[in-house]
Amino acid sequence: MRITIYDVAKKAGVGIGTVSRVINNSPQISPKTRKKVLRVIKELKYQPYIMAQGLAKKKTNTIACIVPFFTGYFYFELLNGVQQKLSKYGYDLILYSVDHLERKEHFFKRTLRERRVDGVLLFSMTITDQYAEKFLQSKLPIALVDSFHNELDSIMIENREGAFRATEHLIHLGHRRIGMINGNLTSIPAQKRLEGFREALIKNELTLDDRYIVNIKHTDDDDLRHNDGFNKKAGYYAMKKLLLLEKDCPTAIFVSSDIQAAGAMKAIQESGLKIPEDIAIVGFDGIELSEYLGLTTMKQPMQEMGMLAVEQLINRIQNSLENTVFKKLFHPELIIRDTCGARLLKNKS
Amino acid sequence: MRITIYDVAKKAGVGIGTVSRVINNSPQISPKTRKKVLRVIKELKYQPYIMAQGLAKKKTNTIACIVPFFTGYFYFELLNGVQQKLSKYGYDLILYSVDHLERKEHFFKRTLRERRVDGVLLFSMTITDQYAEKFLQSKLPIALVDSFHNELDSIMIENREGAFRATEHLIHLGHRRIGMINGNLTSIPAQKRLEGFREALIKNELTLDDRYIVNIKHTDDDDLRHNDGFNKKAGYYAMKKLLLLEKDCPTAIFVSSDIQAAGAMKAIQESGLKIPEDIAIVGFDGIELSEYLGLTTMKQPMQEMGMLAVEQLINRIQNSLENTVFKKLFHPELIIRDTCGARLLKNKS
DNA sequence: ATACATAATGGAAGGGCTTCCAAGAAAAAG
DNA sequence: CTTTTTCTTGGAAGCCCTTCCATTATGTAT
Repeated sequence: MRITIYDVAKKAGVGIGTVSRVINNSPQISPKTRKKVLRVIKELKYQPYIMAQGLAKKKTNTIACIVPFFTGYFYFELLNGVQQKLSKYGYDLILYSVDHLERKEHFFKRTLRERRVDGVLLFSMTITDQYAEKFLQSKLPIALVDSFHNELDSIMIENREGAFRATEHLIHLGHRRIGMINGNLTSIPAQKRLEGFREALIKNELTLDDRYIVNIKHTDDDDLRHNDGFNKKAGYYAMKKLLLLEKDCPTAIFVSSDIQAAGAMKAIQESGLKIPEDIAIVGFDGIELSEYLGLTTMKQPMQEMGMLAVEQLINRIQNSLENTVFKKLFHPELIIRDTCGARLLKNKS
Repeated sequence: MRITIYDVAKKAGVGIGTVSRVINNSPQISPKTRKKVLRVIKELKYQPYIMAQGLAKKKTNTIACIVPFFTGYFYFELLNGVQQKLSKYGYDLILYSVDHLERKEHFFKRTLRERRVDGVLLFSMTITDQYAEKFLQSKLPIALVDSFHNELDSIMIENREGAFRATEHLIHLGHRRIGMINGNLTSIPAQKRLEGFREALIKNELTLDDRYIVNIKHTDDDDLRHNDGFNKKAGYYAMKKLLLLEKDCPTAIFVSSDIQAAGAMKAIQESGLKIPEDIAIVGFDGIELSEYLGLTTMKQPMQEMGMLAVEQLINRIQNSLENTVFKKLFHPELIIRDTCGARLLKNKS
C-alpha cells in the first residue's frame, strides 16, 4: 500500500537501518550508499510517515500554542511572529484556542499526557505552581508569553511601566482629571496597568478619584465565554459610565487596550464630544486597528515577542537546558497619533 | 516509564484488547469489566498515546488549515468559526500559513505524503486539477473555502453578485461617476468582483471609464511575499491615483476589500475631501474593522463559512461520501453605515 | 441436562519507524 | 601478511496502540 522504508531498502539492496540512517542524516554512512538510497527514495517518492517516526523517536516536530482566542487581534499578530520562526525550524503548529478560561487546564493536561507536541507556548494565561511543576517534571518544554511564572521561561512586557508612561504623557499634556478604563482585574496585565496608572498620578501629585477608574467586571451579554474585559463593548460601556459624570468627567483617559479604546471612542462620539479636544485618549497594545483610528497608544512588539518565544522554546527542546530559566522583558513604545492631543499642541506652537 | 495499555491491563487483571476496547467505547464489553477498567485508568491516570493510536488506526484526529496568512483579518474570523466546530468534534487543528503563494503546493505535498492529518481545509487558494486529482486518489478529504474546484467540496461567496449589489447601491444613491479599487487580478475573487461591478454599470446604462478602475499590481515594497493587493497600502495608493483625476474624480468608489477601503479613506481624508459628501465608499468583507470605520460594506458570513467547512470536512472524513461533491454558495449582505451617504439622505428627508 | 447461539475476552500480529547490538568490511598499524 | 582499530551495515527489538481470530463464559432453547 503505502511505500515504507522496507520498500526502499529492498529496491536499494540495503538494510532498513541504512535507509533510516540516510533519512536522519546520520554521519556514519558511506557517501556511496547514501547516494544510492537517496536516489531510490526519489524514485519511489518515499516520504517518512510522521506518526511512525513520532512513535519511535518520541518526537513530533510540533508545538502547541494555547491561545485565548476570544480576545482577538493581539494574538493574531503574535501568531504571525510565531509562524515565521516556526517554519524556519521546520516545526508545525497546533492551535488550541481556549474559549472558556476555566478550561485552560484541560489543555495543559492534554499536552502533558498525549505528548503530541514537543513543546508548548502559552499566551497571556497564568499557570499554577502545580501545573508548572508538572511541566517541569515531565520535561515538556513550555514558554509563557505575556505571562509569568518563576520557574518557567517567560517573555513579558512591562505593563506597569507602559501604563505609567502612557499616563504621564497625558499629565504632561496638562490634564488633571485623568480616568482609566481597565480590563478585568483577574488578568495580570490589567492589574499591572492599574498599578502603573496609579503610580503616575501619585508621582505627579494628582489625587486618585475612584470614580474615574472603571474596571470591567463580567458583562452578561456573553457570560458563557470568559470575559477579560479587553473588548470593544466593555470599552463602550465603561466610557458611557464615565460620561455620566458630566462636568466632572475626566478630560483624559488611559484605556488599557486598543480594542476597548475603540469602543470608548465610539461612546464619546455619540455623546457629541470631540477627541482629543474634549477628551483625550491613550490606548495600549498597538494593534493594527489603532493606526486606522489614529489612536495614540503604547505599542507592544508583538511579532518580536512571538519570534523570541519560538526561539527559546526550540532551543530548550533541542538542547534541554537543565536548571536555567529564561526571562525577557520587553518595553512598550509610545506611539503618538491623534487621540491624545499632542499633535494639536505642536501644530499650534 | 510512560503508562501504557499494558500497565492498565495488568493492574485490572484483563487483557490489553479489553482495555483498548474500553478506550474506544466498543459496545461488546460487559458493563462490569468496563467499570473496572475505567477505574484503573483513572487510578493510573492513563492517557492513550496519540501517536501510537495514529499509527495503528491510521487516523490522527487532526485537520490542516492552509491559510494565506499575509492577508490578515479575514482569515482570523474564518478560523474562529473553524475552531469552534472543530473542538466540538474533538479534532485538533494544524495551521499551515502560506507566505509565498508559490509555496502552497509544498503544503499540498506535505499533507498528502506525511498523512499527519485526516483532512485539509484550503482557504482562498486555487488548486490545480492535478493536485485535486491527487487528493481524490489518495482519499485525503479536502474542502475549499472561498475558492472553487469542480470536483472538490467548495464553499464560496457570491463575489460577482456582491460587487453588483454594492455598485448598484451607489448608483441608486445617485452617483454617476463610479470607480473601483480592486485587488490583484490573479485572485479569483478580484476577477469576480470586477465582473459584478461592470455588470452593474452596464445594466444601469453608465459608461465604463477605464481610468476609474484601479487593479492593484504587485507593489514593490514587499515583493518577497505574494501580494494579492488586498491590503491597506494598496488601497491608499490606488485612491491617490484616482484623486489625481481631480474634477473628473469619481464621486463614489466600490473598494473590493475593507482593508483597502481603510487605506483609501485615509488618502481621501488627507486630500481634504469629505466622506461621503465628496466621495462615497462601499467596501467588501465585513471585517470587524469596518465597524469602527463606519464603513458601508458587503459582509461575508465568515464564521459561518468556517463552521460549515468543518462540518462538511468531518462528514467526509467519517462517512467517506464517495462520488458526491458538496457545493455551497453564500450571499454577502449589504451593511449600510456612514461611508456611502445613504444615512445622510435618510436624515434629510 | 445437552446442544447451540451469542457475548465477552485474551493476546498475537501488524502499523512504520528508530536504535542498539553484533558482524562484516576496510583501513591502519605492526 | 597478520592483528588491531575504525567504519559501515543488517536487522531484531521496541515504541504503543488497534484489530482480528481463537477461546472461554454466558445465555437460550430443547
